Amino acid sequence: MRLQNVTVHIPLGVIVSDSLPTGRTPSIRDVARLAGVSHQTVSRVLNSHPSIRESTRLRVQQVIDELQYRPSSAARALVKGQSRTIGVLSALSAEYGPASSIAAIQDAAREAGYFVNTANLSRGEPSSIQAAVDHLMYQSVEGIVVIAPQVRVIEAIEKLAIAVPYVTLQSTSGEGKHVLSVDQIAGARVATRHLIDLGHRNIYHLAGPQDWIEAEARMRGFLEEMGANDVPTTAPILGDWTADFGYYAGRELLRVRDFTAIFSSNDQMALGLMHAIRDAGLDIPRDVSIVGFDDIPEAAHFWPPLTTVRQDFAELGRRCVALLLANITGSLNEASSSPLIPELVVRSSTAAPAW
Amino acid sequence: MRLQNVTVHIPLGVIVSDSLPTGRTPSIRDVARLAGVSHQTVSRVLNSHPSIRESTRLRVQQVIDELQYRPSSAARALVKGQSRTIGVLSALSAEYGPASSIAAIQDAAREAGYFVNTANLSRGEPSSIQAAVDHLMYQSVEGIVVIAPQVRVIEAIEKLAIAVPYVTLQSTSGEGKHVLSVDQIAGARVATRHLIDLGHRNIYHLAGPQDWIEAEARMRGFLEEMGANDVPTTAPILGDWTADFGYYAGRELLRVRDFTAIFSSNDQMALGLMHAIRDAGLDIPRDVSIVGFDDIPEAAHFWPPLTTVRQDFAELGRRCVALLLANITGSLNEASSSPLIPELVVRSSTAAPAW
DNA sequence: CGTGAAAATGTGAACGGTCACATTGATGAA
DNA sequence: TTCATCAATGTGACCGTTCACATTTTCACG
Repeated sequence: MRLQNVTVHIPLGVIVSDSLPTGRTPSIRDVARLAGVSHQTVSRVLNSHPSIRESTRLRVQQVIDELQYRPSSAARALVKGQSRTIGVLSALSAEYGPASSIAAIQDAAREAGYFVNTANLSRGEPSSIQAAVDHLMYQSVEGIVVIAPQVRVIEAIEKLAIAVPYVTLQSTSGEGKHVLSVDQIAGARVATRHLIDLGHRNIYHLAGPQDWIEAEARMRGFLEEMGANDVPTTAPILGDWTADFGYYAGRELLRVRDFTAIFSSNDQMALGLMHAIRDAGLDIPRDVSIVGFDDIPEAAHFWPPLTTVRQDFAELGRRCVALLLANITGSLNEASSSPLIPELVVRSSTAAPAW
Repeated sequence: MRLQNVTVHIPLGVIVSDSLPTGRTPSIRDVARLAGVSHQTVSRVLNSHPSIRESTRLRVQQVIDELQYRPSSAARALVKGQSRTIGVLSALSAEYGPASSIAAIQDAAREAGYFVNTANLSRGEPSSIQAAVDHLMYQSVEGIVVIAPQVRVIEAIEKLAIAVPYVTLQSTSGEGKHVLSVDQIAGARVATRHLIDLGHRNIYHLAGPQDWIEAEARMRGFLEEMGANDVPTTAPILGDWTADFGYYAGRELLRVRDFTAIFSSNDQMALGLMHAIRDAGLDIPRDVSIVGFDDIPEAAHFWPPLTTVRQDFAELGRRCVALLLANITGSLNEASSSPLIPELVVRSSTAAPAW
């Protein structure tokens, strides 16, 4: 017994000094040699297999620490045939909403032991969608979160018949497999109803880009609520989500000035609107009431503080990951499919019309 | 010749029908068999090796398209010993500045054929830095961009003696290897100088969190410029970048009211500040002038439109990638090391003091 | 028409993990 | 005592690429 230990030990000494050529990162076999076990035992330690003697685990772990050994995720991915990576396809990723969701997605994914790879959809070129998806597929992601819910993108994705599960945002509560819903329609209806309740009858809607699903849903919610209350309305104006556009739209709108309230499809455009309205010498909310959508952190400090509809982007991101992972592992539980309901936050940009 | 073709063709037919068990994704050898070449030839086609006959390339490419074959990045990473992935370590990733930079980083990385993996630093717990770095290292990233330039984070990173190159942001133009500079000091000085030139002598500074390198640099720029013009000043207030804090700080500040101008370390806090000032019945810029920093897209539509210092976040992101890749490949050219100079954008939130 | 260099292609062994399947030694029931 | 069982560990193959090196084909030139 003792003799055996000695014979084992001497080769070990030799191995220590020359088994690790400088520069090469240690592999599982290097660890095995130094710990005097087989590579499989090391693998078992790494994966916390139950049948490992505590003393063995300790010895192996010590060598791992000494060598600063890290298992190669490439090798692991290769043999397991899975990358433990999910992809995020996003547009407008500098905006508060998407950015918050992406951050939450990353946190949730990391917690579940997944990596996140992101591809941006730069300036909706038609080929860019294909390129972005290719980029993600090339990394062999196991699933994709589409955070750029434009009709065009969704269609392209469906057409591509991607080999992996994906999750996207939708207004209506769809089939529930690919679709994560925030009830944008309900949010828009609450906002619109708020204006109607205050007594407004001439209400405009500044919508988002036509092919954004969220924009379309909010527009629909607006029209539905107006219809339900028998309030006539004009065609919504189609914007591009930016404050700049809101300002521009506001200036155009003010040339007619037959309205007492505007419901903007997001907070940034609402900000631009308010800018234009003030520029025209009008007062908010006395002359015009404004409602936004999203409740970005700055909205409470706009002038006046903006009445808006709050969305829980972080929760959305978390749910995206939950739903996607359920899709990936095949364990699709229904719990996560209840749509998120946005909530109206009343501040000072809305009031009863003065006339 | 003809005979040979026939004998080759028949096995091919057989192979087609049963060589691809349903469900398994095709490998390079599947492609090779179907194209009647060796796997190495397919590899050469994939890597556009020069010594490939055009007819061969075409044949192989056709099979690739038919099979929708995609090379496994895991296998490639394994054999090449590199992942073609860079990591991004970020805090506050929902903010406009970081988010824009991250988006630019992703675009630039993708263009260079790299993947991007992001890890968020949630709520500066001490262990969270280690965890985030571990997460990235586990994916064997080839380099890291640190977009959360807090002293604490940088120190932790340096202490970890990470095995890969990393790039971070710094105020001063440092050694140039790890460091990418935006001349925050110059930006802050320009902003401060603007206020001094207008005639202000009682200027406060609302700074960012103490351990943020950018916050410290802007504070330094402020103090330097004040000193250079012999304007006495009080200690800056330390904020947390949010509009909420700006509002809070504004209310506190107004209890003394011995100032005519405030330089805020970012636009969000400036927004909160303006909110508080207006709440107190004061006018901007008549009673108080405000300067921000960053020039977020909304700043032009604040009330009043905010005078601020513009940073080119996208360019910053691109440079991050360029510098990091130079570090990775070892081809460190000096071209990219010239610091970015932020630019003052004068709008309506600043004017000469009324008294 | 032979020759040799260059172009085009093929062969087998890595890379670093995990998997399926041994093998060993200890324990307890028959 | 003996054998089945189980815990603990070892062995060799394999995942899908690329690399180094070998081999074949092509083609210009003497």
